[in-house]
Amino acid sequence: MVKKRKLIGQTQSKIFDAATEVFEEKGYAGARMQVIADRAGINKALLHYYFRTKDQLFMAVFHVLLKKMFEKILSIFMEEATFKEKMRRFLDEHIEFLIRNPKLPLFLLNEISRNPALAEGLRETLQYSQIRDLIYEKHSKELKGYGIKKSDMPQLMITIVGMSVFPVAARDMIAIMMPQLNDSRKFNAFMQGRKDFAAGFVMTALKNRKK
Amino acid sequence: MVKKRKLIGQTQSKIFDAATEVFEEKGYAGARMQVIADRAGINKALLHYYFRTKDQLFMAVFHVLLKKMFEKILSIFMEEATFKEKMRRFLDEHIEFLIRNPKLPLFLLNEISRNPALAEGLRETLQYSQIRDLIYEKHSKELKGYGIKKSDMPQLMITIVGMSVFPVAARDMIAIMMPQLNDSRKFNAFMQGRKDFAAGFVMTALKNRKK
DNA sequence: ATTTAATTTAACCAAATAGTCAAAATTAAA
DNA sequence: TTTAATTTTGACTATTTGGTTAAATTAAAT
Repeated sequence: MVKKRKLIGQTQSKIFDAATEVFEEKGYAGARMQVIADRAGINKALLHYYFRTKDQLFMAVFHVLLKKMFEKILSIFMEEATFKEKMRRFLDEHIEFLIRNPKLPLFLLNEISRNPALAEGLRETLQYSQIRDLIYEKHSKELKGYGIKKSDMPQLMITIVGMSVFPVAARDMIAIMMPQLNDSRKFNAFMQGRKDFAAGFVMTALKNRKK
Repeated sequence: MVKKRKLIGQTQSKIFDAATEVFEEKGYAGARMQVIADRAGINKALLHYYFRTKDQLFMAVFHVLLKKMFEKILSIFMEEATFKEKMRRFLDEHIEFLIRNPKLPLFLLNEISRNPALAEGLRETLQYSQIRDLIYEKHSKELKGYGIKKSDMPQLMITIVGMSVFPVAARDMIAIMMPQLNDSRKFNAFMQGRKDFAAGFVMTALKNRKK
C-alpha cells in the first residue's frame, strides 16, 4: 500500500516536474506531450493515464506555480513589521526567489494574458482588496508620512513588485541591450545588487516625497 | 505599374496586419495560419504565396515590432536635453506608446525568451554599449551629482524602463490583485497617472541619493 | 500459488495544421 | 483584342500532435 503510493507518487511527480519544466519553457501552446513524456523518461500514454488531457496536466502545473508565486509575494506583506522593513524583506526574499525561479514570472504573465480566466480561481482566494486595506491600514501613519494616500497604493505596490520582477521577465531583452549582463553569473550579481539599489531607491523616493 | 504595386501592397499589408494581430495575441506557437488568413479575408494559400512559411511571416512581423519598440525606447535618449528632461519625456511618450500597443511588450519578451536568437540581428544595429556610453558621457556630470556611477547605469535604466513597461506587461495579473484597475478606462487612467508618479519617484530618489 | 487490481507499454487513430499545386480569375502588356 | 503575367482560389497532401486501446508487466490480496 505504502509502496504502491510511493510508486504512483514517483511517476506522478516525475511527470509533474517534467511538465513544469516544459510548460515554463515553451508555454501551453508550445509544449508537446511527447517532449514531456521523454523528459519524464516514460511512455506518452502514461501521461494520459495520470493526467487525462494536456489541459488537465497544464492546469495542475499552472495552479501550483501561480500559488507559489503569489504566496511569496503576499506572505511577507502580511507579517508584523514597518512598511519599510517589509519592503526591504520583500525585495531580498523575492529576488532570491526569482533567481531560483527565473522563468516563472514570464510564464505566468503570458498564460494569464492569453487566458485571464486561468487566474479566476485566485480572485476569491486572495481577496486582494482586503489585503490592500490591511497593508494600508496597518501602515497608514507611516505611509501618510511619506505622502502616500490610499489611492497611491497601486502605483507604489506595482513599482516595488516591478523592481524585482521586471529585470527577470525582461532578462533576455536586457541581455541584448546590455551585453555585460549576458552570462548568468553576471546577471545574478546584478540581481543581488538590485536588493540594495531597489530598497534604497524606493526609500529615498518615499522619504523625500512632496506631500 | 503603380496600381499593381498598390494591389500587392494592399494584400500584403492586409496579411501583415492580420498576422501582427494574431501573433501578438497568441504568440508564434499559438498562432494559426488559417486564423491569420481568415482575419485578412483571404485564402490560406495566399499567405504562402506572399510569405512562403509561417516562420518567414513571423520573422517579418517580429522584426517590425521589435524595431518599433526599440526605436521608441532609444530615440528619446538620443536627443539633446538633460537626463532629467529625457527621463520625463521618455515616461510621457513611452507610456502613450504602450497605451496604444498594450500587447507589444509581453509578446516581444516572450518570443525573445523562447528564442534569444531572434533578437540577434538587433545587437549590431543597436550597439548598445556605444549608446550607453553616450548617455552616460553626455550626462556624466548630472548623474554624478545624483551619485550614479557608470556601473549603476544598468540598475537605473532598467528601473526607468520597468516603470513604464512592467504595469503593461503584468496587466492581467494586476487586474486580479487590483480589481479597481480591471476595466481598460481605469487602467489607462492609472497609466496616465503613472507619468507623474514615476517621474517624480525617480527624480526624488536621484536628487536625495546618498553619494 | 492464484487471482485481482494497478501500472506501463507499443501500436494505433483522428483531428489539426502547415504547406502544395494546378487551374481559374484577374490584371497588365502587347 | 489578344496575349502574357500576376494574383487568387479550392482541393489536396504530409506531418504533427493529442489522445486511445488492448496487451503486457508488476504489485497486492486471497
